[in-house]
Amino acid sequence: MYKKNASSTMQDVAKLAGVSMMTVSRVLRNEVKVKENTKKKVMDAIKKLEYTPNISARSLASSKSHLIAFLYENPSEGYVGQLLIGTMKQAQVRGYSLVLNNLDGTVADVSSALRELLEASRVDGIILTPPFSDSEEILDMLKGGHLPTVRISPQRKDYPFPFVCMDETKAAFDMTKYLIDQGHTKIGFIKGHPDHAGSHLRYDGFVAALKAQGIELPDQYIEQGMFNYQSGFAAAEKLMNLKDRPTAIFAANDDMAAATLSAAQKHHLAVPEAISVVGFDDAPIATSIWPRLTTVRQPILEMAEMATDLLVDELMGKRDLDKPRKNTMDYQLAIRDTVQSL
Amino acid sequence: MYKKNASSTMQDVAKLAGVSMMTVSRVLRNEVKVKENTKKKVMDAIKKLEYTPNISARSLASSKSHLIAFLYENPSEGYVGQLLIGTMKQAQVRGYSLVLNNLDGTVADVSSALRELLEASRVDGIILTPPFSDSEEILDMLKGGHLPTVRISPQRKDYPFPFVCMDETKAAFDMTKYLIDQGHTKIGFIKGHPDHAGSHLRYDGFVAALKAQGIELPDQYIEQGMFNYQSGFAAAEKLMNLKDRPTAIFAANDDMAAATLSAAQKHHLAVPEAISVVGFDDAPIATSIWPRLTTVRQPILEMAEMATDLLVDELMGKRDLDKPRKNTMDYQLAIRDTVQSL
DNA sequence: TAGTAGGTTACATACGTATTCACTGATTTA
DNA sequence: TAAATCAGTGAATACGTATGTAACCTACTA
Repeated sequence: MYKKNASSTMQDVAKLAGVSMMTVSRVLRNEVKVKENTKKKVMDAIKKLEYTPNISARSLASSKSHLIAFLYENPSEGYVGQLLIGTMKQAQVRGYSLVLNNLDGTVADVSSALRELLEASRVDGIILTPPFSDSEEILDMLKGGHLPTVRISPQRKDYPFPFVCMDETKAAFDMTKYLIDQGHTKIGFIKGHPDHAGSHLRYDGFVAALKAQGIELPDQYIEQGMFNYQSGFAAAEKLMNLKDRPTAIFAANDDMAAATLSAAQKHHLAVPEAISVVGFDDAPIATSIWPRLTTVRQPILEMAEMATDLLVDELMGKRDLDKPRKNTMDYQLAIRDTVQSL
Repeated sequence: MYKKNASSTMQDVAKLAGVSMMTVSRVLRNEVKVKENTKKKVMDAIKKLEYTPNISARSLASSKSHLIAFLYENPSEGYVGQLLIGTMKQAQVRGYSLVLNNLDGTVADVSSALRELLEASRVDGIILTPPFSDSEEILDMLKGGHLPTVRISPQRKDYPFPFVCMDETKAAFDMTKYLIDQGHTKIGFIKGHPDHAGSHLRYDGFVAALKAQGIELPDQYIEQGMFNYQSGFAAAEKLMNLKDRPTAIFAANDDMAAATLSAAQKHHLAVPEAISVVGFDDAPIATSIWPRLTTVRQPILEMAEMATDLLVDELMGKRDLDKPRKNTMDYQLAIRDTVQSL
């Protein structure tokens, strides 16, 4: 049976240990030197009293909330979900909590909505996920302030905020090259949400790879998607209804690739025998579906972790000069079961 | 450009409005009567100073954190995701924030892990989701304490905590009856995770419906799943490999039903022509896949909302006697495209 | 006119921690 | 040997809000 302890305070610990509150405080954050002997006495007292620091008091005194705002748009996307998991975990490790801010389409005025959220929750820092990583509206608003911010997968690198990203164009190039190497020349592409920088980067890589091999790309092989299942399904159907149907489809993310698999089923097209499909992200769905999706593995969890570290370092004034403030992570191709050699 | 205001305090507001802090405080929480005129002066001062209350100070003074712990096990499940969205939204409306606690399999000792979490974050109340809604370990621990708790979809109703649930047995009964009415008599069932009360309730409803119609249920028509995609896929394959294959499969949740669709595809079984499939929950995936899944619609968002309201009411001492502390919500069958009449 | 009840406001203190400043004794430096 | 540095510690105060207690005012009653 659990009883919220009649909360002993730092005062009590100090008294029991026979030292001052100052010393207790120092032991807790072990920043400055404290004699081993004293330290032990304090630790014992803490254990005996089951003392746990009062977060509110700590926040008030230090004027730090130990809260990080996590801005995202669409929680149902596998990508954002993974990002969230990684960030949450690392934030906890570093002693911070997350405030989740969903700024989706229902919000008319993004910047004023953000302003309200920030004022209400008094966060110490912000993590921006796509598409907000590149939202001029938000970036400009944040630029003049003194609220530490880090961005995940931004395209524009002319803002002063540190970031973590991946060479998405090169990854898309490599994946396209892989399809070509397997003998595909008729390759359809389902673009991502136009607000997301990644959509354009991935498309650019795709186009570049085709051009490098001298392969032509008919307009009707390009369909617009929105990064979600529904739009991917619709786009895939259009490609499949083409008279000169592509032999492979490159969807700009895994959710749309999964939808493409469903569409193939509806059209009685076996994957990969009748049509090959590849995605991007290596979100959980990639290995949940059948057949398992060939895709670009983004180290999403690691990116989230690093972004969190970057931010917390900045918050703690440990702007380590060894750690670059702009990081580009490695990717790899996850070759699985949805591509057929021709 | 956003600048964190050099934070004006209640003191400043009081001075500008020519009243005492006490009055400002009262205006803010408008519990007690304040003269209209005075109120207006205060509001004007607040607006002019862009005053926002300091949460830390408020928490410290009132010894309330305005935090609710949301305990869950598997965030990837569509069901929990929806629950989270609903809870988060309503918590925000009521002026509370959520602390997300994932107590998954990686934690050896659930109750001590919970104890630590509670001590560390000092939450005001707890929301329990399945399977924790029925965890004796957790319930017993909480029972003796004075930490308000509400449960979502519990089975055991002999604990003193208010809850929100649905008649899952009856819903499963109805869905099974529907399949029978469509002419199915050979119906396979994929059970859910045994730790979740819902698994058993749903199974019971299924069995009861068959028995009511005098339909026999061979042992090999029952497969154990774990509520996730992978387990659902494996279970579905076993059913499909049966010599006397069922004509319909009832999966205990939508994730497993979606997996069943994939498995059907792998086995070249058209849905619903060759085999019918139904799920339970009406999670987002139900309408994301093709064909759209026939399933039991649980009002997940509403349940989350109500649970949050129940908890907050208790926290604010508004234990409204009109509002029952035990709520059973309505469900309905979402008849879509995965069932064929025989 | 005095008394009274009820509505409205002011003062002062508590909440638990972080932190500035000052102090001691010990060790090193010139 | 005197001065300077330094590790280790303590006392006191600030942080911004909530709230108990007491005082105040208004209007109404007797």
